[in-house]
Amino acid sequence: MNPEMTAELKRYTTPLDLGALKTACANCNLREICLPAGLTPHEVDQLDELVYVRKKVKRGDTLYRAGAKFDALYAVRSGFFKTRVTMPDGRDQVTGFSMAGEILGMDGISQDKHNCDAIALEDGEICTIPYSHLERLSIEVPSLQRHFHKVMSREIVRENGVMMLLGTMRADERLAAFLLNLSQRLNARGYSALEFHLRMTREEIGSYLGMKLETVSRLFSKFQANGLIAVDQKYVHLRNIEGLREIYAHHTR
Amino acid sequence: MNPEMTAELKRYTTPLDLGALKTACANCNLREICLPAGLTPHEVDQLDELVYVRKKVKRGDTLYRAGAKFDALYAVRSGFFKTRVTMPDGRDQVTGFSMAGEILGMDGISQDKHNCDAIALEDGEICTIPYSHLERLSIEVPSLQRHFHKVMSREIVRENGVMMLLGTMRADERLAAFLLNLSQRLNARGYSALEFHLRMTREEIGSYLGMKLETVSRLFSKFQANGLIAVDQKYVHLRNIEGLREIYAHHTR
DNA sequence: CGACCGGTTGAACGTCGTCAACTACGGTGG
DNA sequence: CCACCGTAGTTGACGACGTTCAACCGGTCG
Repeated sequence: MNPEMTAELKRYTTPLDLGALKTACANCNLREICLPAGLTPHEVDQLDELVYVRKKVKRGDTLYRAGAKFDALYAVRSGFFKTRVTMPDGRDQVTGFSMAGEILGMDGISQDKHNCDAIALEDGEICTIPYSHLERLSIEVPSLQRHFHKVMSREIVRENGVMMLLGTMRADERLAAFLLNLSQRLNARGYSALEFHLRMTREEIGSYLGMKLETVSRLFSKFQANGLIAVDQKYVHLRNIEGLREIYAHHTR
Repeated sequence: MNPEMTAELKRYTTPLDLGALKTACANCNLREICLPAGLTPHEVDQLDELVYVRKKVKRGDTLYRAGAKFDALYAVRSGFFKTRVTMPDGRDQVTGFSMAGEILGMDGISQDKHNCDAIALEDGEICTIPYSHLERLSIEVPSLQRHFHKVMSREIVRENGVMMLLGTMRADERLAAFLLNLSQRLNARGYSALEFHLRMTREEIGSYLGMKLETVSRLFSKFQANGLIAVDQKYVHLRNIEGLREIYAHHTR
């Protein structure tokens, strides 16, 4: 964790000052997908204690690094993040991309230190959720506990899906699955399901999908040639969602 | 979930009868690695409320299936399990192998239904942990809550490792990593780190590692030819752990 | 005993990685 | 403003690694 962040954490976690800087969850437009989902209005009020502190991040900023002490989770308010793990020999693997409403940092709980790096791929804002507060409040608000368990479990399920992707699917199936997943998540956030700008490079896509950037590039071209998508650098337009689904699910071999 | 199991759950979860059938966690020799690890003796006593119910399973039995209603976690007391996810088109992926002291079923929390199948690869015993009890007791025993979070987080970290494996490593590196991981986990449970019997088939290893059974078989032969291991069907003897570590970590290319 | 399942091994093939050249884009500084 | 550089992306040729298909072996169970 970088120095400013630790400082900021300290500043806002101990004596509960202020109201201006605090992001009242009750008013947050991400309530449905972020941590407090499923709470009654009364319970959401109690969340003020959780001291969600908003913080701006710039493209390239690191939320936390593997090995850094774990003391907080991060809820993405806006922006786009990647998480990645690195092997001793330097090879690394992107383990996920996160967007608004998703929670980062749960890997750190097990060992009190983070297991991966979380890096912003564009400017954005995050809410810092000190883990000790979450623990305390979970005891008082059972539905928060339940919801947090669901969030962690969802991450486990998501990773199961990625294992399936990496373990049994071919390169074109992986990329189709990736595009469909992005499309669905963007759509759930009110963006177009058919047109969007990729926030990550071909290399990052490749790392996530277990293939080389050249293969990603070639597949984009192939999909375009087949009329499935239109691509121009980071801009993507899904022209034939059903066709992509067929590649993903069926793949006539 | 199969019918008998649901019946058994119902039988033991509602009125807390008996002491004979209940597996007192306080006396369980897995205390260090299973759920209650990190609790004070007093707190462990409270765990009686959790109603860990022991149940025997036979090779081939299914603990739960994808889609089945989720209502309990399972702690492995003995035996060996695999979990797997299945795609609509029938292809499947082994997502993990579980042994004594490990917890199964956390994938079910997110949607109140299981996301994968859990299947016994040998006879064993499991403790059923009704999730509702765990939720209730977590509120009364903060260190149980904390420990459960750690268990879930550890699963996330483990899956990160598998993603690294599948995404960036070559077949021989994967198999070396797999053998070293097995060795280390068996050793932590008091078994030999150097000699063991595989409980799974070549196909299951291959599915887990994202390769075909023939490749697994060929690599076993190659490792044997290089003096790294001795294999005879399911029996494995690690002859040169350092050599395996070099393949796994360094891989002079 | 025969059938079946799990495992091993060989040969041919194909997908994807490697290496390399080239293009496009964006930011910086003269 | 344009020239320049570095980074990101595209495309081709070639080769390696792992898959596919197939034959064969050994143990186990009906």
